[in-house]
Amino acid sequence: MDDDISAPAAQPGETAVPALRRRATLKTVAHAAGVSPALASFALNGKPGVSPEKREEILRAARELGYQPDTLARELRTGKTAVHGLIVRNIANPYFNDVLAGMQEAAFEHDITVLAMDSEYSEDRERRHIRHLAARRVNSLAIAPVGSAHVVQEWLTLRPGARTVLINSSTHLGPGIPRVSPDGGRAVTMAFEHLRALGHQRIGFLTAPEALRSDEDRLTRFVELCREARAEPVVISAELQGAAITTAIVSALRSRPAPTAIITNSDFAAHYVYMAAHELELRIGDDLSIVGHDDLPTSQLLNPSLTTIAVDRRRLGREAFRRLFGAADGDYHGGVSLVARDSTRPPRPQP
Amino acid sequence: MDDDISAPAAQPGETAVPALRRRATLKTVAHAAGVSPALASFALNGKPGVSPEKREEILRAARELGYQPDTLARELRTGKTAVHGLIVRNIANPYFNDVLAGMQEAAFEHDITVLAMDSEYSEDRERRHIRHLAARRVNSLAIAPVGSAHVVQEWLTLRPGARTVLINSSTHLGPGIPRVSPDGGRAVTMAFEHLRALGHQRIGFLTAPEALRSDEDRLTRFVELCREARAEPVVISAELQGAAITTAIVSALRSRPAPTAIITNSDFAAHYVYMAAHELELRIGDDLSIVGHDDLPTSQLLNPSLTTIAVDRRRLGREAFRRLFGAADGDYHGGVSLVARDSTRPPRPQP
DNA sequence: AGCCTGCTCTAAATCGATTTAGAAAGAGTA
DNA sequence: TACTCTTTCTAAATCGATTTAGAGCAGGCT
Repeated sequence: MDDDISAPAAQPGETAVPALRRRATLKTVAHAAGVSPALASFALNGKPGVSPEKREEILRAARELGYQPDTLARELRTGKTAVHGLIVRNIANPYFNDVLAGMQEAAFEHDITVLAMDSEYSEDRERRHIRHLAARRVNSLAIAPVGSAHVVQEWLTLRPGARTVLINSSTHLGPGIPRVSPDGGRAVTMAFEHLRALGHQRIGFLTAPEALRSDEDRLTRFVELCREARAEPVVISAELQGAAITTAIVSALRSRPAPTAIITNSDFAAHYVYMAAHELELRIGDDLSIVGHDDLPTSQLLNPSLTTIAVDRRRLGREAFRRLFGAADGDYHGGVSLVARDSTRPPRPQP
Repeated sequence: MDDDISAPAAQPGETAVPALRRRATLKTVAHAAGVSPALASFALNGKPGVSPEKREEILRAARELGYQPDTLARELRTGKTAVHGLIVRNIANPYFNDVLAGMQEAAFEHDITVLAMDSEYSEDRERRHIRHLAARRVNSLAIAPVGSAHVVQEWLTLRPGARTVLINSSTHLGPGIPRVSPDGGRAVTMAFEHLRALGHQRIGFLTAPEALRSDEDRLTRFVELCREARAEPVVISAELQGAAITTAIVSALRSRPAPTAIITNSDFAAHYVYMAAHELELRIGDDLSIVGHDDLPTSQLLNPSLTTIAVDRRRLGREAFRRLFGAADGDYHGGVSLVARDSTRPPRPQP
């Protein structure tokens, strides 16, 4: 099996190719500059103890040979990786997309690679991703864990001392593990008060089933708000994927008395509520009010436009990065604001 | 040099900490099984030439110690990486999101990690990503290149022999570099014929400016179709990001005679046309017809719902993977189909 | 002279795996 | 007995970097 990529090894039938030299290594550079690899390493890493002439010479050689250090070898030796992991629950959700983009943006400035992975709401996949990262000696991980973050515990065992950040999770794992998320309590409160001000009495809250739930805090706050307002909390639990979610919403909307408004934890999930409403021929706004969360770009284009809680998602990504990088610590709770649009209106007078 | 690894070696000043053992290495395993590291390697990799007893012994030791091979070391030694790179033009576009998801899904089955990166329509970032990947010895890359894929040439030089796949690019780089994309010619034709059947005469086509354009083939086909239909092609070029795109669309819609319909290359871009139309107080459907491309989940929820070309994006991701993995070769042109909705209607009779 | 200090520089070890070359032991054959 | 094969195993080299320990030398000081 010939897979030595760097070897010139002109294939018999091949046309004359410009001799593709082997990739330059530190040894090559050192040799070209007439010094030892050790000195070359010092010079290239800006370490002291190298005479100006030699330093000059070495840098020149490196430039001429197009030397690029081998990341693998460096990481193996130093034990430090220039890679940050990011595991999200659903990469198809534009929310996480923007978080990734923000993180990538910040990482780029520091020449760090972000390894993005999708657990698709499965702890199993989460576990495999974590093992993968550990085997790669990644020692910084931002994760939006499924449920109550069991798998993160495994990660902490696998790579003790690794920097870890929880994204959009209500699980608290200790002071060393900061959490980055929008201010969930505020978000629920704003949504709730907005709906109450419009006159809604019976309000639903859409969330994941308990095992997969990662927004316990919001749910708690919601129930609390309902109690204060002497309203009955309608909790709709559904796997936030595929057909399950539509079915659950449809059945909640069919129950009597039906909620006149629903609060969701993402615009993405709100889309499903739209679909369910279409299915039942309910008019959104008039028959059923909906509040989303995230303010995705498409939300204002929906029919009707979606009332939602705006969040700076890229900022979340950047903040996650800063904590992994060691440029910040402690929790970060991003500010939120309500964007009132046409999906929320006063409820129709009940007969 | 103390290399008796199994010894807990309680440091003198250390408090009684639950002995955090070093991660098991091959050497540890070999030592525990009473064999050389070489034999342990053979056994663990299922190579022949190991007696059944020793093999059993080694596997048991590995299991008990929770041995996980170090990916970095393995990759350094063998020169083969279990990583596939993916560079997209805009990871915020749900389109690429799904491509990534599809690729990740397929990769997962083969225990391969996908390194996803976002070039944000910048060749500069593209170049940096490519160098990063090369430094990591990644030898499989799927890329949705910016413009005419100049940077991919550098990649091919940096890692000659690497498997490379172009995603959604009209550039042809040779037989060894397969392309994976929806059938662009068919897509444009379907959109065009749909609009013509409705009675549209003056049709616009939204595309990136020449330097960033990666859908030359579709544009060509569009111009061809116009010529055949004796209609004037209205080409709207704009950077497909931020404010630039809205401005360009607004000015195109203000020109006289204005196009009565616009074909876009993505639903994502169609969103911007919606915004521009709102700005000009044009009613989509009645005053301006729009055909998107991709059929994102939100497209049917827009106001009005978006007529678009449906594409199986996850499939594209899987096909890209298969080519990187060596399970398939040659170009793949995904099937497309028109989904007629409310954003396309007959043009209003011109006064 | 003798000794210490500081500056450059190099040899060699190291990270953790794979792989090559060959050693050791036993079986079969002439 | 001597020789050739097999089979099973190990020592050592290797991938490409970083890092430690220390060599060599010039200059300053007693």
